[in-house]
Amino acid sequence: MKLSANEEYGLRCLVRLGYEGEGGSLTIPEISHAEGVSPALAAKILRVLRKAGFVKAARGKEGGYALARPPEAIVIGEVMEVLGGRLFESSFCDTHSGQAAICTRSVDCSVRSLWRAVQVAVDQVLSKATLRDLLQNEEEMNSWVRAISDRSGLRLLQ
Amino acid sequence: MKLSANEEYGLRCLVRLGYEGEGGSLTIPEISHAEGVSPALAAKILRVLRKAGFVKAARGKEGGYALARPPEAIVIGEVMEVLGGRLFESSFCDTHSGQAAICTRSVDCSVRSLWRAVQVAVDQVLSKATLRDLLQNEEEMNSWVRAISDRSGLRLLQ
DNA sequence: GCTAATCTGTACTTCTTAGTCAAGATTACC
DNA sequence: GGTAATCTTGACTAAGAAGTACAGATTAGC
Ligand code: FES
Ligand code: FES
Repeated sequence: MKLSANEEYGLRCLVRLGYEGEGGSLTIPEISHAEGVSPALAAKILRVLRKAGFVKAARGKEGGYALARPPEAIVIGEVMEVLGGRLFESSFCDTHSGQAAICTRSVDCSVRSLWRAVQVAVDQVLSKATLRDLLQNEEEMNSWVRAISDRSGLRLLQ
Repeated sequence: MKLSANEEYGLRCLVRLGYEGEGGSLTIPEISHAEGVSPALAAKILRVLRKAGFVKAARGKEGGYALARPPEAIVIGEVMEVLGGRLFESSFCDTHSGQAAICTRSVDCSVRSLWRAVQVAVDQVLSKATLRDLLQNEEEMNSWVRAISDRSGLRLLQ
């Protein structure tokens, strides 16, 4: 249960593109330099984001990457799912059952119930955040988190 | 951001030991068979749980594993941290900064603020759950989740 | 002491994720 | 058309996680 490199770098590349504003674009070398990631890796990750429809690419000279939609239409939860999958995939209990065909408690499993609860807790945050929210500075982002906390009853700032 | 095999199997082994009740114990082959995991892998994972102080082992004939403390004193959040680390480790922003020594926005990073919020959301669930809760059946566990939901304002059952 | 059942530790193989590389395709500009 | 800047693709290598194997140490019972 760790954040993956794909998730971290992918989201940062997306935020970087968001900074460019409507109509703005950046090349791979520019993104690479801005985020301190190698050009090859940036290219690999941007490709994933492109195939998922979050960014669009222009080839050739004067080419580059740009957001495919306005920042407020890019939900972070969806981005994270593309970059690193879900915490508790629906297939999880099938693939992690060891040698048995399925978890030996699968008809009545309290562990599964817990995983679901954790997944929902994560979704509560990520499905409410859009790229627009991440384009603010850290202090404003903290305010956003505080607002979500109040609305949902969660205390997300410890 | 996926559950790891260590987390899944480790927690299941712990639950299985919990079923044995006070003073009960199980051998590696017994746990292995009950959970459908190979004996070698069960041994490897139980070793981690032992070093972290959640279970204790007795060697020799008549040996086996048992819980080191009562189930209500075993917090799932602590178990998960041992088995799979934290979602957003404190060192994360240092180790995932690419070639730069640090995230280029590290003095003011909205992404970091989001990761923290997700981490707290997860902790809200996992720090409230103990092994005792997981020894119930799935329906009772769902009630537990519902109770946590009401108390915290979260809606964890969708 | 001997044996059989058990945990312990380390090394090994296999699979997935992270990251790199190079050749190819596309486009703006001259 | 030529050139240089750009994205595209697949293959490659490196590192980490998942899973296996086996020799060693410990203990109960005889
Ligand atoms: S059914 Fe998935 S852990 Fe039991
Ligand atoms: S400081 Fe960690 S993502 Fe920016």
